[in-house]
This record gives sequence, structure tokens and C-alpha cells, in this order.
Amino acid sequence: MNVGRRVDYAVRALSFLAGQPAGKIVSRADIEKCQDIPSFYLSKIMKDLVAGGLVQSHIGSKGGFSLAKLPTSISIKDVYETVERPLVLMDCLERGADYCSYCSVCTQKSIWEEAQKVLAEFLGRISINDIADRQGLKGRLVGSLQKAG
Amino acid sequence: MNVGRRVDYAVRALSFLAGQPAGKIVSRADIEKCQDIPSFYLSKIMKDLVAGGLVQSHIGSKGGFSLAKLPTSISIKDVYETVERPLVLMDCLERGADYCSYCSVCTQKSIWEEAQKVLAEFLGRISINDIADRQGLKGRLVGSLQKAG
DNA sequence: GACAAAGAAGACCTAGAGAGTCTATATTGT
DNA sequence: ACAATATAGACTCTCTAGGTCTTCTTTGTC
Ligand code: SF4
Ligand code: SF4
Repeated sequence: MNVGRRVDYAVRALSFLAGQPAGKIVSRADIEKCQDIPSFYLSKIMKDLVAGGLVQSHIGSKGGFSLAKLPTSISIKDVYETVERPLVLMDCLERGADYCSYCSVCTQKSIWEEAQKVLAEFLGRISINDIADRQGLKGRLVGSLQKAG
Repeated sequence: MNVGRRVDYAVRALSFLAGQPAGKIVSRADIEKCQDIPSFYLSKIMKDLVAGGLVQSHIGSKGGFSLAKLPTSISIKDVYETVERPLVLMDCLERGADYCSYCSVCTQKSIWEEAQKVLAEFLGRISINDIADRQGLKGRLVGSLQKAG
């Protein structure tokens, strides 16, 4: 019932991209440096974000990543589901009787279904832009500090 | 970001106890049988529920468990936090800079804090009684079926 | 008092997930 | 041609979740 590093890093990477000048392409290594993400770890995450259509990749020299959508139209729920899994609180809600033999007489299932709906609705309303906006200078500042060091 | 078996079993066990006649004491093995919970697994969960003051244990022959509170005053959030951990969506919210060096310039933290609040508020409003009520007959039926089999 | 039936406590095992690191390959701008 | 870059995936390590079982202690009942 908690969110792991993949999502954390993904949100930070996307926020960072959202804070760049339009059209700017940033390399994996740069994002990692600026956002204090372990080296190379981002490669796997970015792959998912590209596959999910949230960012655009540019292979080759001077390549890198840029957002593929408006930051206002990328929700935290999108990010979560893209880099991790469908937003599901209890596995039976996704896998049914596969996961639980008690399914047919269960009465708590609907509780989790509703809780999940509440959460999904909330996270669906927050966008990367909501995070990047407030980050703005801060994010870039950290970047230059690290580059300087 | 999903709920595991411990919570599932705990909720079922508590609901089952709530559905018993007042004062009835049920053994671990019986709960396991009636609720289709793996043998012995409940012992560890019940320990936590006892320690958390949600159920009362009765050692010795003819011993077992019974609720220590009204089923209306046990929330799903209580159960979760008793058998698993504090309801926290992002670890930094609990462990601070211990967990994340980026904490000081982070802007997504507050998002998770709010999401967590929304979820906690929802789960805090659902009680074991809400689940047990609807279970009633069903729960006991499964029990007798399994005993017969 | 003896005995059986419970919980308490905790050791033990296994599979898989999460996090992180690195390399080999394909692609592309200069 | 070369350097820089994404892509793909192998690899390791540690921790957790889930499950099983054993030993000890307590207690009701005969
Ligand atoms: S008992 Fe109910 S809530 Fe639990 S896994 Fe089965 S169907 Fe889902
Ligand atoms: S970056 Fe922000 S949200 Fe992520 S762990 Fe650090 S403080 Fe928490």
C-alpha cells in the first residue's frame, strides 16, 4: 500500500521535462543528475514512459527525451499505471477467482473497489503540470548546482 | 500500492467474529476453517490484533478469540494499521530525509500526503460492522459447508 | 492432580518483487 | 568515421510476503 521508487522517479523526470523550454531534449544522464536519480536506473523507467506514449525519445547523438503530451494532460494516475501497474488496491479486483477462492461470498471486496475509485479519482485530477509549476526554478537550480559540483 | 493477505485475512476474521453470537469464543482453527484461511497463518495475525486491542484472546482449553470492541468502532483503517503498518503512501512521509535526499526541494510529496489523507478518511469511515452485517448468514454457511465436507 | 485443548512466541523456508548496476547493440547528428 | 545516445536486457542483492511448523505456557475439565 505504498508507492515505490519507480513512480517517484518517473514523476520527477516528467516534472523536470515539463519545466524545460519547449522543444528541449534532455538526455537520460542529465535527468538523473539533475533529479538525483541513481545512474542508469532511469533507462528502464523511460522505456515504459515511451511505450506508454507519455514521452518521446530521440535516439542518436544529441538525443534524449521530451514530453509527448502537454504536462496538463498527464495525470499522476497515468504515470503510476504506466510505470508500475493498474491502480488496484486488492488483487482480486484485477484477477478475480484466480486470486481468491473466497471471492463468491466476499463482502469486503466492494469496499476496496470503492476506496480504489476514490484514490484513482483523486490522482487522476492531479497533473504533472501541478507539480512542475511549483517546481520550476527549484528543479533547475538543483540541476545547475549538481553540474557545478 | 495494494493490500496484501494479512489485511484481507484480518478483515475476514474480524467480520466473522462480529457475526458470532455475543460472548462466543472461537478458536483459531475454526476461524481458519470457516474463512478459508491457510492453517496456522492466522496465529501471527491474531497476535497483532490482540496486541492492538481489537480482539481479546482466551488462553487454555476451550479458549479462542472474541472481539474486544464493538464492531462498529473498528475501522478498516484500524485493521490495516494494526496488522500491517501506518497508512502511508510514500515512504518519505514517514521517514523523511532518512528515505529521500531530494526531500527539501520536492514538490510531489504533498500530493501523496493529500492522497493518503483522502484514502485514510475513506477507510476510517468503513467499519467491520459494515462488512459483517452483509456477511451474516453467508459467512456461517460457508463454515458449515466446510465442516460438513 | 492429570490431561487435553487452546494461545503465545518465534524459527524456518521459499518465491518473487524492488532497487540498482552494467553491457552489448542499434541509431543518428556532426 | 566517430562520438553520443537510446534500447534491450542480463545480472545481482536484499527485503518482504506468504506460508508452515514446533515448542512453551496457560487453563478448563474430569
Ligand atoms: S476475500 Fe474478498 S477482498 Fe479478499 S481477496 Fe477474496 S474477494 Fe478479494
Ligand atoms: S522526491 Fe519527494 S515524494 Fe519522492 S521520496 Fe523524495 S520527498 Fe518523497
